Amino acid sequence: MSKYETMLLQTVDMRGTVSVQELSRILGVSDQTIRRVSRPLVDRGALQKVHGALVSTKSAADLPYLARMNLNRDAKVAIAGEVVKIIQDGDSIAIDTGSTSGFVAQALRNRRELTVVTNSAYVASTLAMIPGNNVSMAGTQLRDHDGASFDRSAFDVIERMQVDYVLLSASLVDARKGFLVHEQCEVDIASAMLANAGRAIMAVDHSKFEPQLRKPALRQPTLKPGDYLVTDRAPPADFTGLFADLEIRFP
Amino acid sequence: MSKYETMLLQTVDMRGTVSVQELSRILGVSDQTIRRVSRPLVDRGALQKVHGALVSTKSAADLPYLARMNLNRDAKVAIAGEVVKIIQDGDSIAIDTGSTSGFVAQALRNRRELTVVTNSAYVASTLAMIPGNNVSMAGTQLRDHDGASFDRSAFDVIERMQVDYVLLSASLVDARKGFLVHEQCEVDIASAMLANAGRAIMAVDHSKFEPQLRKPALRQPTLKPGDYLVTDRAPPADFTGLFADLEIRFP
DNA sequence: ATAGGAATGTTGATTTTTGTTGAATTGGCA
DNA sequence: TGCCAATTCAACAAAAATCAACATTCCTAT
Repeated sequence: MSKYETMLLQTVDMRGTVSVQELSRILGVSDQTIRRVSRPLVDRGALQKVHGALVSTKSAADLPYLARMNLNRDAKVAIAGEVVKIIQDGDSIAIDTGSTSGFVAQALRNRRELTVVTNSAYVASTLAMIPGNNVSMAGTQLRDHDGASFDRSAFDVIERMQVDYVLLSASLVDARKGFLVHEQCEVDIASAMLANAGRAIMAVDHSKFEPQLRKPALRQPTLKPGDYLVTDRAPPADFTGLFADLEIRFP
Repeated sequence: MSKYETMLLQTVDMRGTVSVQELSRILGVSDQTIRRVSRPLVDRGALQKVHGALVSTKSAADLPYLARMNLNRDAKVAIAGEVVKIIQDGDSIAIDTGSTSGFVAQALRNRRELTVVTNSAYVASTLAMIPGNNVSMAGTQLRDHDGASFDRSAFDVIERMQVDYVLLSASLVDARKGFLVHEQCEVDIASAMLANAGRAIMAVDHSKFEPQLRKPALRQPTLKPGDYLVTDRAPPADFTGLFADLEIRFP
């Protein structure tokens, strides 16, 4: 019936809500066509319609975890787009927890035959339902605010897998101390993933370069030369020393 | 018959969707030929056709699980509403995989302090992010079409937990044979959950009472007297014998 | 070499999709 | 409330894609 369906759904699910106007620009068709294409989708419940815009039914908006996902949404969408350029069909990747990782998982639904290991239930369920993917959930008991696991079995699973890439994130980037997070368990998981991966991809949006109220104090494991740093705009000048060995990517 | 078939399939699967025009340029034949070659492929389901283009059936576009969630949506929402009336804040519950379970998980986000064990990554991630819940994901390797796990560690986790309720589902209800599903592993998980739970809640929408194209053959474990049967409308008369010992709930 | 059959290209009629226009509806605001 | 701007809808025209029929080419067995 329509070839724009997939792209439309994808865009709306990714961004949560997007106006008809914007959609018509993105897909390069008239607004009337957007309405025509979206009507059957709305009828069968795949989308919701409000005056002037379409909103996703996939609860992207109302998951508490995704409250944070609405923070700096555009930046994270941009980062996800860059990360997807690095990952190819058939690659294997370990993904840590975090809101940026959630977006990357969404974007990775365009890739096929991925092998994924993650300790985030959200990332796992997002990618597990793509036909052809092979997804392993690391861990059993899930932390309540973000649905991630850090128990013993999580490490067992991660240490069994050998992957091409590992996607890591951080809560703050300090020009001297490097990539920082709040909890030791997050560092431990990152270390375990890093030990069993080829190249690392550190994904941080520009807000992580600025000072924050609640200061994280724990240092992520240091990256190897040649690892990626993906962000949404050029990092401030005083960080160039820290990133000397890294391959920096931004739109 | 088909010297282009493999090349055509390969191209389409690789790119997800490609127009007839482009295909004819790539293979160096006329657009008419593309249509002729692709028709048998479409007929036997190796490809999908939309106006102007061919799309891969392996496409990330149609998520089988989420697609099923839009089937009989109203019935499943109604059932979820009934199930939520049974479960109280603070209860513990085991939840199996299946589209109805997905809706129940959505509805259970209104309850607090739940203890949940499930082998479905979707259910786990839905409920894990509610503050105060305690969610355990049973299993590691996730089945690709619905993100559920049936491996050894899934049973280990389920057998460790003692819960008040277990939510089960079925693919078909037969007046003589009872509740049927397609796969043995689903029966095994249901049995394990049932063995460690107080009361069972069997959730099936009315469409499961009607004959189906693809007939499941495996019998779910028999329920105990006093277990719940939740559905969206009164079941047909010839099932009353089967449900004699059960407490039946519908809106 | 050549006739027969299968595969491919070409043409024109038909169908589907898309863009545009103008009227009707909706939402927000004074 | 009544007005304005934005959005939606219906109808038509234009463009693109599809189909069926026929012409052409390619291959192979005789």
